[in-house]
Amino acid sequence: MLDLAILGLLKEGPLHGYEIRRRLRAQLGMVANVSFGSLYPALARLEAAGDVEALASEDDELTTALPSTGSLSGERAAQRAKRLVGARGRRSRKVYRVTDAGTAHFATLLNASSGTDDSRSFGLRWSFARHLAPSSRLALLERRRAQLVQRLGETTDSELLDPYARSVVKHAADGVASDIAWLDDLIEAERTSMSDMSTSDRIAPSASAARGANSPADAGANN
Amino acid sequence: MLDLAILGLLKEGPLHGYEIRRRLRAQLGMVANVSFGSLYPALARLEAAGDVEALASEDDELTTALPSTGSLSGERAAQRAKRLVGARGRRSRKVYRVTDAGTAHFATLLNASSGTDDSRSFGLRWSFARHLAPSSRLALLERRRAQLVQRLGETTDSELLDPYARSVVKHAADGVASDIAWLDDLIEAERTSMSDMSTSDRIAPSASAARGANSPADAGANN
DNA sequence: GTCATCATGTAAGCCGTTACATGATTGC
DNA sequence: GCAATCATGTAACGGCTTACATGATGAC
Repeated sequence: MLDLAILGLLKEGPLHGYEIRRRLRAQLGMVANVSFGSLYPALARLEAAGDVEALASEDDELTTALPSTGSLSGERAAQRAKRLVGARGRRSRKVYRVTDAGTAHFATLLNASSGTDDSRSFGLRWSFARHLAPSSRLALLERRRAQLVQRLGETTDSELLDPYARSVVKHAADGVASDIAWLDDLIEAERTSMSDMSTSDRIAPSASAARGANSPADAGANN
Repeated sequence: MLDLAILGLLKEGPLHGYEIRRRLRAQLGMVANVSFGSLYPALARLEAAGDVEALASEDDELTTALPSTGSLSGERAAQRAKRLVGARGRRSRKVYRVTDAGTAHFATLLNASSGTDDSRSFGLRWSFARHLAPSSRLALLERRRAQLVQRLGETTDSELLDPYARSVVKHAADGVASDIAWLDDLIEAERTSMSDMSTSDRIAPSASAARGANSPADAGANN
């Protein structure tokens, strides 16, 4: 879970721990939240396992990595700009980069058919779905959909419950239904995009060339 | 969390561990799920703390407690009926009952203004809301609402994210917005019910006399 | 010189899980 | 007798949190 998030973020460029957490909260705050007390040990573990490696203060990497950090107040933006010009220092600041082994590990984590596919886990996976092959994306969506349908089915439409409990169960069920509808949309979009790819050969680059680096579907296709 | 669920269920009548789990999964499966490995230690802990006590095989309690267990296939229903007639045995089957101390503990847990008010925790609390005083119910709803609003506010409308990540964030935000709308409905309903109580004195018993036992608002009013 | 922010880490603990061990009862 | 279900428990571990310790740097 955490490893997936870290490796996924690092695939977009080298970062240090503090910045990783900042981005996780700012960008994926809905789906991934993490404290320093778990982040730093995780980074150390990943480094020991050879999935990431620390750069030797090549700090240009970092400055290029955060050109538009988005919503800062004018005061804080000026502060940050000044720091970027002056650069250096700021304690040790270990900047990490993903290794080849880390890339492989990321792929494994990402399309693992594995156990605990709760909503957090799925959300995180899907937010890195661009690294999956189209067929794997579809498989992920349909696996998740099947789970939610099962969850809905297991709900005994509880008459004998008091109004408060019933309202909770009802709302939760509605949420699951809404999730299923969302997944249906995503599934249809994926199907469409796949058939587009096969019919109109190598025209329409808008979907595949979304970003500069990171060629799509680099995580290999299982299923 | 677990204690709250256990005590809440036991307030409706004595139960043994296996049955507690069965009910949690069947009735509150959306909001509370628990394994034996955590349930039994929790019961032992609660017993040691004096919050619950074990009945001395007064098994009539249990038979009266499950008259309509709901969706069983005909075969299984017959099986169950036969067992209820034959009764007894079935290994030790420790049946627990809530003590006065347990009731107090339950109240504390229920309207604790305490920290981790995630969606699971709130859902569980609200499903026992009938045990809260109206003012506490309202406070709980509004506390939760404020949290969700804050969560929504912290979401940086992430343009620079790729479409997959963006769709996750978007859907999560929609879910939060939906939760807020739900809370608004509940808040309005509570307000209405409170003003009804104050204006039309002691007429309209439909809301207050929902169930036989368990007088409402037995958990005391903080705030 | 002191405070806020950036930055990294460690230690203790909470809350839950899976996996395992045991045993009674009933159906076939 | 054998398997399934009911029933209770223990042990080991996982993943994350809070709280704490440390230290550099820039703003005022």
